[in-house]
Amino acid sequence: MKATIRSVAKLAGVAPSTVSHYLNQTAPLSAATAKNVEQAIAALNYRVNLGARNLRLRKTNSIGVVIPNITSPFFGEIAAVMENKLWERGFQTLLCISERSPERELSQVAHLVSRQVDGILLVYCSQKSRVAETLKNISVPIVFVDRRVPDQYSICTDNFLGGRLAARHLATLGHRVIGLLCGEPSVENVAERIEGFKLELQRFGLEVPEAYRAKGRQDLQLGLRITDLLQLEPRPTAIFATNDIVAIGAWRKLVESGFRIPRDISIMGFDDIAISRFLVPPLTTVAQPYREIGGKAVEMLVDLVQAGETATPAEKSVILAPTLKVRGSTAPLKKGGVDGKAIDGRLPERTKAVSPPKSKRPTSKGASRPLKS
Amino acid sequence: MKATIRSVAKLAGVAPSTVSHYLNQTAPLSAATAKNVEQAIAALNYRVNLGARNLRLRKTNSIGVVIPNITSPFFGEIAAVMENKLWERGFQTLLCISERSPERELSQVAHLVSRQVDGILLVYCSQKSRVAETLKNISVPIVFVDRRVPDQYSICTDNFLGGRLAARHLATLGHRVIGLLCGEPSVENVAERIEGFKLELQRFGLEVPEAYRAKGRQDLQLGLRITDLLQLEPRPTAIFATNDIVAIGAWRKLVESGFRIPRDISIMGFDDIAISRFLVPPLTTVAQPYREIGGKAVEMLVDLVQAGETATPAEKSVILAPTLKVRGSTAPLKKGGVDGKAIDGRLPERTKAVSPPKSKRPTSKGASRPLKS
DNA sequence: AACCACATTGAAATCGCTTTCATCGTTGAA
DNA sequence: TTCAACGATGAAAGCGATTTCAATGTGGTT
Repeated sequence: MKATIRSVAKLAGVAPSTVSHYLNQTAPLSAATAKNVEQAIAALNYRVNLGARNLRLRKTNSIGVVIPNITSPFFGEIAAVMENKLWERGFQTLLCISERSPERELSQVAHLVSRQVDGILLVYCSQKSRVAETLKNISVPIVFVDRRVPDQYSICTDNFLGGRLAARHLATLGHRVIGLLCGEPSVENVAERIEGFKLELQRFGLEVPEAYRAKGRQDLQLGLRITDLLQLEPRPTAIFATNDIVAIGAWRKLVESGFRIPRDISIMGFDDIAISRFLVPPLTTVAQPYREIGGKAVEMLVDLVQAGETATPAEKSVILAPTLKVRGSTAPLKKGGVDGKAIDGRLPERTKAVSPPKSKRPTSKGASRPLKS
Repeated sequence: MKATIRSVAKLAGVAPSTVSHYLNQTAPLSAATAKNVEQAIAALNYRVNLGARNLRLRKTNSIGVVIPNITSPFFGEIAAVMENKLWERGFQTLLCISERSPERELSQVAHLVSRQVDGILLVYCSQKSRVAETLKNISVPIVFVDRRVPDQYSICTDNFLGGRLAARHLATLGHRVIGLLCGEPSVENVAERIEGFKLELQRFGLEVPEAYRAKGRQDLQLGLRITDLLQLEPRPTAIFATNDIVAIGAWRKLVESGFRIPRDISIMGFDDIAISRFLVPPLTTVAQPYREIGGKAVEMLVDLVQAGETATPAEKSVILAPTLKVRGSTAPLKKGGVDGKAIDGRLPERTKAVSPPKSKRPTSKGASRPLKS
């Protein structure tokens, strides 16, 4: 039978309240009793029952974390940062993986509330509207992570800016025919990256025709779809993938097909996950401020929890700027291409696969010619 | 103010116990009262306070998971599998990341016990002895994951066998001069892989001299240390890294230095993490049965929790067999080398870096010549 | 009419802890 | 000597649930 505060008290010959006072230093004890209690605790190997304490205190010192998954490097990193920060601040992390299932996510949030968590860190996968609606009558403070939610506590990278940085980089290098590997646009973050990318491209008088975009769930598999883009005429000289994982998937096909990066084709990603630096050449990418995202989210939430009703911070929705990491996988376009006609149209020498551009040329004259300046 | 069972009872005009009966279907209610209660619950948006229930029931339906980190693909995968399985089984996961700190690990376990978790899944980073000792007087069921602990509930890959598989593969391909990139041997899993590797190699009359081993913490950085091995004479024709991450780190240096894999050098890893399949060529590796490890661990623990004192399963320590995944990064030795002399000693053509073998030849004559058959 | 069985409902104890506030010496000052 | 002040301790209430068991009402039997 587990030791309780009562059993300790009995052994020490004092009242339970005295033991409690000893534990919490909430009243001065004579040296003698203190010693007695101490010994009794040691003898029984007593540990306070936090469940009971929490019930009494109406505070659990625990925070629920709901996240689509933790195996993807990006989310994994975020989750790790948050757990660490929470532990430092004295909070226990209740981890919930939604596996991108809105139903599951919702029931997890409900469950966490039932468990009386002091707050919730949520990387939602549902539609924004739905989340907002169901969370309306929840009394627990919530901070949205990696999601932009106006008027709510939220913290997120400026994906739009990230998209622009990518576009500017590629355009500045002289690329005119650019392919896109993008996640589902229903994911807001992806949509914003694309949006930013397109917008900045326009400034250079460029665009990415529909045919030059491969869409799908953001994972390694999606990267493989790059083969579709490679068959296009003119062939893209640069690829922007909406995250690094996708870029790495594409990388594989590229190298297998005999392309040399960046000589034959430039490629860049988004996120800056750990392995990206370790590719050869290392992957150019738009880096998200992982630590800041996770760290700030926790701080925000903890402040919220500790503030109680009082003192609401000024800015609720924080947006962090990403940074461009120029590395080896992108290079200036060889012998400046003009007029939307790709030079160097031939496949690179050691090419194996990638069926050679069949006679079916795209009808659109100059599919990606510069827009009206 | 949050709704309690009492407030619901009052609104419904019944006693709290009746509401409880309604919630838990522990007594039959007349249709009328049931409806009343139901409406009151809906009206107040009442959700049971699991903290209070748990206190009363002396069961929290929560499991503590302590793991060195979740950002490494291997642990991340395991953690994800466990969380999923636990959620399915109705348990909340309390995640604790020890960050490879034994102190932290211990205090986390203690904390979890204080929180009255029903059980603990532990991937310990302390020394085995120390863990065993401090956990001796803990009353909560524990299952050790990815660690072999005789006489305790534990589940682990057969690392020794894994090492042997790797050695046999490389030896069979004809490699005679083999380099090792190994994690710290103080980590038992690593030690066992090495042990198995050495043993199997001996069967082929081979050995790996001390100079051909680079040691360090198992991460991307360690892989870079392969440069040390490349300067050896004779140069190794194959590399075994004790996990995939390390192999990938080495991969980078290798390719940067102009080596072609597997033409110029073979390399293999351990774990079979997701990206390994996506390298070009894909990485040969010894695959750990992730899902089985995580899944079985959860099942074992849940059984333990639910069995209570009764019925202890026969086998406490489960060992799972890894499988060899032969992929593209290993190949037969070109023109069989004999006598411990590496043929093809020259650097591959397009070599850039890797300072050429300076005149200082290793004194040991035939450092890795075949052992007595 | 008296009695009993059965179906509902609720009073009260309890889980393990915190916290208020009263109590009970002691002690120093008047 | 008396009293106020103080330091140390403990009795009891309460956090929000569950669960036992008694109480109540109903209807069917004899």
